[in-house]
Amino acid sequence: MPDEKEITIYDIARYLNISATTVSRGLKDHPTIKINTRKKIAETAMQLGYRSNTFASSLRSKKTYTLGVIVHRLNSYFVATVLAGMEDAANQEGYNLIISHSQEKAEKEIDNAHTMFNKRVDGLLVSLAYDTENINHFKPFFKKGIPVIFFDRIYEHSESTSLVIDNYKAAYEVTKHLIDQGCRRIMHLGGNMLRNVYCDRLKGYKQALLDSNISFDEQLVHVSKLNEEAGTEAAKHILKMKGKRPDAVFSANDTAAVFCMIKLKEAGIRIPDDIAFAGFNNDPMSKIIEPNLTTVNYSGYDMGQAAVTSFINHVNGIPSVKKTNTIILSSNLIIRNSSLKNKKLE
Amino acid sequence: MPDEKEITIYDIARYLNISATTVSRGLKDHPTIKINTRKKIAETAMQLGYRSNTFASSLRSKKTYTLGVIVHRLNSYFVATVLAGMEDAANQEGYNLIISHSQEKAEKEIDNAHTMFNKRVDGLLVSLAYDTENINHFKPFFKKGIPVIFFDRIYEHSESTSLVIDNYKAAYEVTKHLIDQGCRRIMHLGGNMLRNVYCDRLKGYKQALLDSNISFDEQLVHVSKLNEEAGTEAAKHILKMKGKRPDAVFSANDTAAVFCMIKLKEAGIRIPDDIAFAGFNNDPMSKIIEPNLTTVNYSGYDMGQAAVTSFINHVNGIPSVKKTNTIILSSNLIIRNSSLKNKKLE
DNA sequence: TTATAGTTTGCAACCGATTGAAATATTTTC
DNA sequence: GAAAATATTTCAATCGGTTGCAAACTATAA
Repeated sequence: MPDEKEITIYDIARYLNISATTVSRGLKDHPTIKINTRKKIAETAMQLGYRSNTFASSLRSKKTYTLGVIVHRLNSYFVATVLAGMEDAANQEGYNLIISHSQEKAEKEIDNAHTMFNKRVDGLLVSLAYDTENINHFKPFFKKGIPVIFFDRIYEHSESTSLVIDNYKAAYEVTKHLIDQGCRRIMHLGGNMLRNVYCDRLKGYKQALLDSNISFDEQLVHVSKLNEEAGTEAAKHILKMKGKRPDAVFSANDTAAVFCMIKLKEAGIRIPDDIAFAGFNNDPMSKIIEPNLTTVNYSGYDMGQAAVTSFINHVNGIPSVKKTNTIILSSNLIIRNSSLKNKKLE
Repeated sequence: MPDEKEITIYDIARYLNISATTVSRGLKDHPTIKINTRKKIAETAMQLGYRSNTFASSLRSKKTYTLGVIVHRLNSYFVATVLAGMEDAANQEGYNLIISHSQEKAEKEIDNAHTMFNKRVDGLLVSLAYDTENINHFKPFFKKGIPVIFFDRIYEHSESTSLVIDNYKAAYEVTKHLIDQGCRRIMHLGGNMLRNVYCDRLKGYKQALLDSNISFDEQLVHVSKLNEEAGTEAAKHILKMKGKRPDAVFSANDTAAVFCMIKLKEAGIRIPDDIAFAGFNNDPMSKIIEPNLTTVNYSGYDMGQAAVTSFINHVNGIPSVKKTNTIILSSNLIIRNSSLKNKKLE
């Protein structure tokens, strides 16, 4: 096991015949150190192959330069994109990420939160699990003044910043679009109403119906986990309701929409002629399913970047940010053939 | 900013009127500490709300309980699955992951490796970027005896363990299957031949042709980045080669296969009748495209878990493992309608 | 030339856990 | 009951930066 010994600031100090204090300050460009001295220190550090010991540093300074991230899933395109955005932004600021996933389970999320707390992350970025009911597990963070930032699946809370899109408005537009296509019996596949994303999407859906004088039918709302099975289940359900089938389905995510479409197509239902479809998220699969799925697009990458930036601003104590509690990112409706009853796209 | 002071082992020691040394040892169940004492220490720690300071611990013990992970992309289903497997395995062993992505660029990979080195990870898990040419950037790890484990996109190296599937065999089987379906002009969409996965898949393809007395045609091999654009490009290329078009396409990943199919379908080409298709990876999109894509399935989750396990074994110095340099995981061919020229699946 | 202010640098304590060696306590043995 | 063996606990140094305050040095002013 080849092992050269590590170079420390003391080695640099000895080499230059100065004190370790000066080296320490010099290495971080402390203004009281003469520029010339700093230069010499930097050169020597480079030459000797010095690398800073984060642990010694964190121990004393109580900053870890680490951000904890808790996501509801890892194997989701959207989440992966968010993480990519976070990674880039964090790296740029000299922060590292510790990523964990709750697998959509509140229980695991609580575990993860504890771990993050013990790892003494400088901040926490969270997208809530499917069935998280409260945020008691984040209280230790609030108590210690560690910023907790929610993204996408948020929890309104006075002590933390949130990043979302306007789910209400987006869902309203989707529904309005379906109505404009002539649909009147629009089914909605929703998720747990504890989650803002699903709750707001349902609200937007309802309001759009209301505004078009279409009465809301409880029977047309299906709440599920919005995964592959749920999509297939929904299709089976639709196939059973002979006679008064919906003429459109608005799913709160693309996965459920796509698998519902697949099952319905197998049964000979024509999309969009018999039933129009719209999803949410602009997952890559929405461009593969036939007909291509109308959906709501929003950038995970931007959201990830914004979450980290928001944290940084918080740490730097930018005043305007302290007041900003919720940041709303933009989204846009992408209309594809799954919902175009009349003229189709080429 | 509410701030209770942290509890340290000294607080516990004072509380119980024993030495900090005993507390330190007691907390990690050191056998020389009386069981009864250990119990008291644990209780007090709990009661006072003690949490261990990783930094002090790492500083002294020189172990960080952190694994660095460098992946080529984050927004890929396969990679996400690998990360999920790693996360679970690592957590179970008390390790944390620091994840970074090279975005398929060697340059970024080098950066990431430096960062990981400076973060003093206990081990490094790597899937190489598309265009990485050498592994000089991992030399500092080898020098220090820090285990570097390659997975999927590996680099044969005496000092590191690798985890792969038998790409050669899998590709051989795919090609054999296409040949069995009556295909004779099989096009291959491949990636950078520096990467074992693409190189081995090409080899398997070639050997299968050879074994069936089909002469290898250089013209039928297309090397690209295997992304969406590459798939579309490949389709355009095929459409241009009138007269002697291939009767099958074997793509080294599903993404290129799927987008190639989409473009060809637009042009009226029937799949599999005119051109049969097979991909690689069993990405979710392979089950959505019509006809469903024949592909090679292998578990990213298992690979992630195995990578971490392999690291742990290495650290624990299990002898059998030290000799094992390459671990081969299983894969299986999934036949779907994109390649079935005769009878179709229901 | 001396006082005064401004620059630079160094001293020494400190962050909190770990560790080998030594000290003390408890048991066992004869 | 004393010596020997074993079990437990403690001492004190250490890991490598960071930081408040004092010291030393320079430059400017009087």
